[in-house]
Amino acid sequence: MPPSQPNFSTKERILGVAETLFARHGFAGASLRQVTAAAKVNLAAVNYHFGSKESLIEEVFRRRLDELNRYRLAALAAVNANPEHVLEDVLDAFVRPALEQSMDSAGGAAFVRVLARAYAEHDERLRKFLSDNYGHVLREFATAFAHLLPHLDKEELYWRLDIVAGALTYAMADFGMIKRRGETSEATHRERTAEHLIRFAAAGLRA
Amino acid sequence: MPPSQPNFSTKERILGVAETLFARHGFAGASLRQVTAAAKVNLAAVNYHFGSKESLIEEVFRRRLDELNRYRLAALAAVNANPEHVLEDVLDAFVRPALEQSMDSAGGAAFVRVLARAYAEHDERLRKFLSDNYGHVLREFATAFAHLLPHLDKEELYWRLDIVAGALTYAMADFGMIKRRGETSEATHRERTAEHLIRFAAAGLRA
DNA sequence: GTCTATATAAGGATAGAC
DNA sequence: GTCTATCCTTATATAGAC
Repeated sequence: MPPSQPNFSTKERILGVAETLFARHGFAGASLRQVTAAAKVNLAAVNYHFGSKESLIEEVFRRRLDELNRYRLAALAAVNANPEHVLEDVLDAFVRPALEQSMDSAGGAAFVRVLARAYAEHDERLRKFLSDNYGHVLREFATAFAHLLPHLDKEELYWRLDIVAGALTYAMADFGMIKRRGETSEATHRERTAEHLIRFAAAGLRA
Repeated sequence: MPPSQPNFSTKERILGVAETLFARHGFAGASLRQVTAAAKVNLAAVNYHFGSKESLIEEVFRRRLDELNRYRLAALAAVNANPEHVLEDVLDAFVRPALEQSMDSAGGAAFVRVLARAYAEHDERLRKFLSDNYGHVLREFATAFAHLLPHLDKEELYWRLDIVAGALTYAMADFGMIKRRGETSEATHRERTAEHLIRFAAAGLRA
């Protein structure tokens, strides 16, 4: 731990700034020069610590997704343990961890927008990286949804889940940029948002 | 017209190729060199015909959005003329023209993906361009939705519409890349897709 | 309108001193 | 680990011949 509070390690500062700039300008749109300038580190630091821009991007994802998916899987396990769980519970296990992360830290809000970009960009390498490292999470959720929506055939289910995941991610990303009213606390606000999104998604899946 | 385009003007070829590459790699990710190489025209042609990359991007939007929004407004006017219209009718006026355009031409499918990128990218200049030129269309739709959803206050309504528009655009973009089953005709396929999306969105809006 | 050639800037990445 | 300096590539844009 550094002696004075604001002094994060160079590596951490780069990751934080990269997250913000990738959210704002995209992966191709944000340059390493912008990143290092904003992080107040030397240009060469990125290559020293990460090797390449590509690896830096992956590290930005890894830093948050490891934690996010751990929470998501834990929440899903808890839901599955309850034999009377319903669709809304599974959606809750998907949405709530993301909302919590996005509101707990300043960077969390930026990261959800980065995640939304990853959905929109159909970049091959990025999708492969995410699928290789975190595909099992989505598959576990898909299984849970399949049990609750037996009237949908496999193709239809996957198509809808893709839309729902995209819509939820888009919504959460957009949401992070909306200022809440002063009177409601963050926790209350998050609660109401989660409810809205879950009802919205459940209605779409059941339709 | 067959897919081979022997005698398209240079300008048209650039627009078509740019649309495809912007869909695939994003606005920052696709370079003018890639565009001109794929269009088999000289690098200088872009600046001659469009002046700058920025203007080329705007032209890519203009070429399709003028037509798309004309159809959307016409469809909405027809819906409004029917005093017994329901939520699904308004959604239909929004979704169907986009689906038709995306299936009528090869470029149309790419354009819907370009549109989805514009939603995901929160680029200031691009949003301003779209808002300045096509904002009135979304406002007319918002008015129509407001009449049908009187239980939602203004803030809540706008938030939901934003999500719905984003989700629908994302879905249509993704959808253009899914191969349909051989046995169903394009028209049938489009019909079923429109129904799904509309029910999905209506359920989310009413929830 | 289309070409070649080039100006000028910005990009990612590395070498080597400290 | 961090710096300066630099290489090499790619980028957008323009000038001027044809």
